[in-house]
Amino acid sequence: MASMNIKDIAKICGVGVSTVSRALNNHPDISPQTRERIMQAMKEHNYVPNNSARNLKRQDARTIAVLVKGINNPFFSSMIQVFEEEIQKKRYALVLQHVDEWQDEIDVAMELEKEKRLNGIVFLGGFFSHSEERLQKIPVPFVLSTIGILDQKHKSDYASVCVDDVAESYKMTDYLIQKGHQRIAILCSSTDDASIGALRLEGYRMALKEHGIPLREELVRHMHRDVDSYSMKTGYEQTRELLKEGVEFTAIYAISDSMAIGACRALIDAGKRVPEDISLAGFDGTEMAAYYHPAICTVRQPAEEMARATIKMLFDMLKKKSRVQQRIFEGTLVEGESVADNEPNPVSHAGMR
Amino acid sequence: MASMNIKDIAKICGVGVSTVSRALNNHPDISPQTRERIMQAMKEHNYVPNNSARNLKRQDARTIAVLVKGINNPFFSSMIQVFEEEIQKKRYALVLQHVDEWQDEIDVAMELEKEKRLNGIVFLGGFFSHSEERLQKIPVPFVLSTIGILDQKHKSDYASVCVDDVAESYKMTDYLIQKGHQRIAILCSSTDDASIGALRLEGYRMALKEHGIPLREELVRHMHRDVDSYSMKTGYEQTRELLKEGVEFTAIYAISDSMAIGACRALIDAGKRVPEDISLAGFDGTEMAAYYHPAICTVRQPAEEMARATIKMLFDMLKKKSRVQQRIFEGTLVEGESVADNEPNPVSHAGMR
DNA sequence: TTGTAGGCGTTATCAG
DNA sequence: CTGATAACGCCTACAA
Repeated sequence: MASMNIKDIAKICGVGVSTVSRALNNHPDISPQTRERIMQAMKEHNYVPNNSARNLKRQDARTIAVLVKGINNPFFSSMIQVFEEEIQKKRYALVLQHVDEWQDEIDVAMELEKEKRLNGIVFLGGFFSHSEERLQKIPVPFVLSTIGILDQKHKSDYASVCVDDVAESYKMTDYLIQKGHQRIAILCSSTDDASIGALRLEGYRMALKEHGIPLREELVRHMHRDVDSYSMKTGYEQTRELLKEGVEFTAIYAISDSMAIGACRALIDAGKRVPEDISLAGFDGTEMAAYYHPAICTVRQPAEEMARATIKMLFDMLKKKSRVQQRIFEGTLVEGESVADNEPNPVSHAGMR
Repeated sequence: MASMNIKDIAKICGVGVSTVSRALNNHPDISPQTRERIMQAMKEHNYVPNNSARNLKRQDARTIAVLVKGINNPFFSSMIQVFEEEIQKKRYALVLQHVDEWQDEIDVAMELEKEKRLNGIVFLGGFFSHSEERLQKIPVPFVLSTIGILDQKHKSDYASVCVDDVAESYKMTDYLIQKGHQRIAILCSSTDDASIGALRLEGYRMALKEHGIPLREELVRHMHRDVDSYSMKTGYEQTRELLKEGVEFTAIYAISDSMAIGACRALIDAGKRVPEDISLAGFDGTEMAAYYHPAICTVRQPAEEMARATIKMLFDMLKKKSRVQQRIFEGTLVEGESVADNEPNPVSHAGMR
């Protein structure tokens, strides 16, 4: 007896298959006794319904999918936690799908939608552009969460939740400049990144410009394309190169906390102290940044709130309560312990107040 | 035109459905021209085959599932990476399924097996006991990877890959004792844990006993049951309590690197220096431990090798080349920077060399 | 090389 | 309240 199916259970209980189906799905029109009897039989013969068959037939699976690009990104963990809670609260099922760096998330979404009869989709992270008309093809509501959108003119076509990466990155760079730093190295993503990486770099550029500090190309470190992006290792290697090339700088700004930690280790290994010799800043506001020693100065994205807003927005769309909209959250600069004042010249009044 | 199906494509191309199916699955007996024509039509009408229907019909999906308990555990990340590579190398598909802390992984496995017609399963982490006869019910080969098995007598019933958690934990505790520490606090899992947590605690106990050091209950800190297990936060709070209660100790041994980092932060916040005032050790050998400052002393599990062995074992079982077997890997003690010699008495010659 | 028909396990729509 | 029966989309004999 390899594997029970609904017919077997029906036979065992001496009822029709539809009655079993009703018991399975808590349909109202079934007598409590038969219901109980059937459930009992299922337990005994440890029957497990076949989801493929269910999905094939069902109209509405009450399921929403979350597609995560970058499984290791610790920033997403806290958001996923909230997704689970919120979706469960609505009595929907959640299917969490990891998307590899090289995979096309839209392809994955299309396939999954067919397979699982999804009601909605959350895209978390990723989205390296060229997706315009393909996004239109997605037949269910979706929200882009924590995804940088470079293309400003089509931005309002999609529902999205994020921080203003340019503005937040500006904020951080500005802070470092206020602290007296002029030569700030930035560790960023690969040159072909058209997502948050590019936006954060842009914020850096703007802040420098605003303060009349010339942009030095040798201080802008792009990650190699093949490397595990936004990782500690990446930050480590970028910083090693920086040091090896003898580039002068008083601060490093990494566009993720993980990279910042990698950078910190590279500095320590090279005999530098943080922040006494070199100041260091990250981005995201992950738990790790706070636990690190020294605690990493970072821009905290309100991950939980953003996750909650993402789900709310998605369900508003499901219920037709709203069209696509954008929600932009404000980040918080967390000073940490990794940034010190720098005195560019004796006239500076840094640290006076 | 909501959604194309195989019939639509067949009609469009003026062929039968089976021809389309053959094109889809690279069957040999189909003329290259028709094949090309059909593929073309699929692209144009962006047809995506329905996986539910496929799985329902198919016998063998060439798919293996990896069920991961504890999404945030950074130790698993590197293993998962290897799983992906190795499984792809065998030209199988991988479905990665996250299992919540409170979920029963066997239930999930049973359901998934029916849904996806799995060829094999990897259980990664978890397994809090009472699963004897339920494991037998799983109708496909499976391997328990990095799962502590308390029940020694039935251990050889299952295929498994892991380190000897008791021995490795002994090794670490012994190392700390060699370094002159006598009062070693251990941060471990909840009291009802019957998996790796219990095994690592046992190793600690044995080492103390061996050295004639009495076990002090106040130095054994169990995590609260509801808390996010093995996390930095847990380690932080356990250490805070330890400090608040004024328990005396010269070293802390946390049974995971994350907890060790949490502990470190708690010590620093309390004005202690690591390792000058308090020594600190973790377990797992994650990337984070190496990048932390000070680098955490830990037992490195050979994650990549273990992952590779897991897949090899599973495929050997698939191919009927072997029955269930156990493979035990050796951990490596990584000294890091977080442990210092302790001088229990003036006669000690610690630091002499 | 290609088309037709039956069935995978469920759910939904009808009659009773 | 319950039971037959027709789909759901695809694969696969088998027939042509």
